[in-house]
Amino acid sequence: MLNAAQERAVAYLQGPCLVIAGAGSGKTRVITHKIARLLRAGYAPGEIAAITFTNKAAAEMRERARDLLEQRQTAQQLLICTFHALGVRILREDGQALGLKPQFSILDSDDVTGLLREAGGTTEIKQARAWQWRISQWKSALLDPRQAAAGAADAEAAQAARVWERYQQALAAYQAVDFDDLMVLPLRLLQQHDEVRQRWNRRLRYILVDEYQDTSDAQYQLLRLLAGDDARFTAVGDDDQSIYGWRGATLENLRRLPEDYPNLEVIKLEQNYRSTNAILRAANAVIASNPKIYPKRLWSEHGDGEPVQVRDTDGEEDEAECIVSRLQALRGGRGCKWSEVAVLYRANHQSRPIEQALRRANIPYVVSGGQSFFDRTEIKDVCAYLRLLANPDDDPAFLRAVTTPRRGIGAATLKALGGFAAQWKVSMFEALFRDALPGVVGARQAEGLREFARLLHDIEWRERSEAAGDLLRELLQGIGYESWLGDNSDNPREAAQRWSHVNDLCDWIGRKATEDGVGLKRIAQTVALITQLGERGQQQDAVTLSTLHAAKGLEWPHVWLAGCDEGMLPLYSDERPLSDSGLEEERRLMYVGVTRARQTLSLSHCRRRRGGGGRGGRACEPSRFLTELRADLPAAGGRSEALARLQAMRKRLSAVETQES
DNA sequence: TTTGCGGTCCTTTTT
DNA sequence: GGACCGCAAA
Repeated sequence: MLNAAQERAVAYLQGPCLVIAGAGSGKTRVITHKIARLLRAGYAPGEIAAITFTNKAAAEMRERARDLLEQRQTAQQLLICTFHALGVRILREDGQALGLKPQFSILDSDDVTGLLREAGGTTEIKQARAWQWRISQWKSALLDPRQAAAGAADAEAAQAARVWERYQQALAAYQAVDFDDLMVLPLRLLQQHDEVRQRWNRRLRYILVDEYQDTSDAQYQLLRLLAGDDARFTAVGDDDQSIYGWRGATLENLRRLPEDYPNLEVIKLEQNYRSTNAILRAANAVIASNPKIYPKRLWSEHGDGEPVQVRDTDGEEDEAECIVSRLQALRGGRGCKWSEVAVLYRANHQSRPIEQALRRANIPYVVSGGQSFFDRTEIKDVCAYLRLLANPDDDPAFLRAVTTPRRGIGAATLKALGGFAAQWKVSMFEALFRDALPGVVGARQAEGLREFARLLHDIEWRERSEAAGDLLRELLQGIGYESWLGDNSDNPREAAQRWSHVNDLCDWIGRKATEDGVGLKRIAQTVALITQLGERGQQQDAVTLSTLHAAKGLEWPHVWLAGCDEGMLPLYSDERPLSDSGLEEERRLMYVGVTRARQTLSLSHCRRRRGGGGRGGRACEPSRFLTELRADLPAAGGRSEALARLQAMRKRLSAVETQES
């Protein structure tokens, strides 16, 4: 059943539509029901696109659509994907018009840092990251290197613009794109090539965008072009949940939508189906000080529920112990499942003390949003081979593959090979097949390179006829990867763990290739955008640890929001002071965290926290958000007793810890 | 010329 | 706890 506002949002098909969806107001429901309504109105499944920002959101949307639609096949034909995946699709099909081969590689953030170090001629990763950040901002704002250079405020910016120019040339040479290009290049393509744009307009007749408040300039422009002149789209968003300003998202896109589309229908969803009123009051108290674009008031039919709890703790370890005892109370006291609880925090590194405490207490947990599966070195190693196989122009992939495992090829040889390749105007991998190669590198090195080339060539030769999973295993066998892992891990357990990750990847690739009926090369092209493998390996019943960013869109019955300290949430430091707009975004982040909770919410503050130079850490004030929210809470009771219990427990635990280490 | 080892930094958020 | 750099040995 849909409520009145939801029904209006679903039924409105005549023109552009903006749905302001408060937290927990059922926006995914609106989107999936609208898809069903569009199908009933005569749209073909392939003509409907639903665009999200994360793979997780796309996966959930797909699942919900499948549940709702009777025809499984219909659900499969829907285009439900992330903005970036859509960009990849457009570029794979039509990128030739921009000089991009269909097998182009997608570089991840680390690859980009490495490339910028080269392009900028520095070994300093800090410098490279600074350039990376600037270039990404420029790209999101749709500038080109010339405009960036012209508008550079200082020498630093001017230098970044020059580096960008060289970096972009390198990308072109490697037939590679970065994440920002996945938005910028499709946009340029549609702007410059009318026939391509018209084709996509005919193909995608209705577009739904989730989390619209997170769109960047580039994404907004792309959306406008895809929606075409008759503007058949529904944007769903919430100005209070915009938390991606740092990667180019701008609330301006939400503000300007009624101006750009005067016939825009705006519908607000204000009934919350998720949380108790105690939690909603806390959420409202936090967000109240922010300016509003579309004012709304969340309400819920759920009762008041339990009061929100605030805990002051001595430090991160103490905080972690408090969390553990709370989790145990939830489990023991009310028979909660571990999976009904989440611990949220601002920055990834905050998970560490919490993980340690959970391990000691034997509480199962999963960390979401931290280091993703595909960030692991062993996975990146294997992916380098896959990328090289798919795209021989990908020099960064070649460099990683050819040096992992070590095969007697070092820096000097690679430098010579690079020069040789440049001279012939081919990629480094292709240079291996040139007859003149032995003249440029040492005899032993030449033999090593040749063998490497033969191996990959052989795999490629059989790529069409043999199953992807088997072929990949054979490749790993050929390079002796398992024993290399053994030699390069600190202990056998770690080696086994890493090898099992590699096996998971092989399984996944084998399965995916069979499902889609394609070979290894084709799979390799899709791997770059995937950040997590499917259900496999997932813990059955475990507490979730997550950053606030990664928690967006999710919900749990019980939520603990850790580290509510000035400087941590809102996050700032002497080097990175907080601007007005920065504070507003931090506030929205807090709001997102609070609104993840269904039944109970606990917030904690550390009086001391590591870092800041001095031994023993530095003192922390409670977050100003806590102060705002606390005004609304009854005074805490029974505190001293709980404290005594905790301290006794901590003593026991530290004794155990000493034994362990 | 290549490789492995140990000391030294640093830690925002994601596709 | 991790990534990176410089150094010393094969």
